[in-house]
Amino acid sequence: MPVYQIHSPTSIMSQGVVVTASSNNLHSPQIMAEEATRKREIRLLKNREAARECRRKKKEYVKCLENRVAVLEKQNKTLIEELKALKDLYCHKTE
DNA sequence: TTTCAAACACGTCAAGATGA
DNA sequence: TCATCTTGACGTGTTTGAAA
Repeated sequence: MPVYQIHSPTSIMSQGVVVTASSNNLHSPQIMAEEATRKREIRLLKNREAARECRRKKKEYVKCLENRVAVLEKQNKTLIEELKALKDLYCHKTE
């Protein structure tokens, strides 16, 4: 009979079964399948969190760009006004 | 109030980038 | 070279706002 030891999980990542089976059962098809399933679940969980973080960063980046656009548009408007004022001043001087 | 399209959020997969 | 991370693409479910 295989001897399994189930450790209480310390985190969501370490969820699963820790196997301390005797060496002739370490590579049994069932153990291998369980290990593969566990690895897949961990990978999916990590990727789920990575995708969330990636989206959060992308949203933040887009917000930064939008802020920058707003600032530059304001600057552009101010410069256009300034140029207009200078042109007016120049025209009146040459009259 | 109901219907429906558009926008949004999420989970998954796959491919490329990166570090050990 | 391998394991892990990052991110674009896709499919699916949910939310939202306008039109009937």
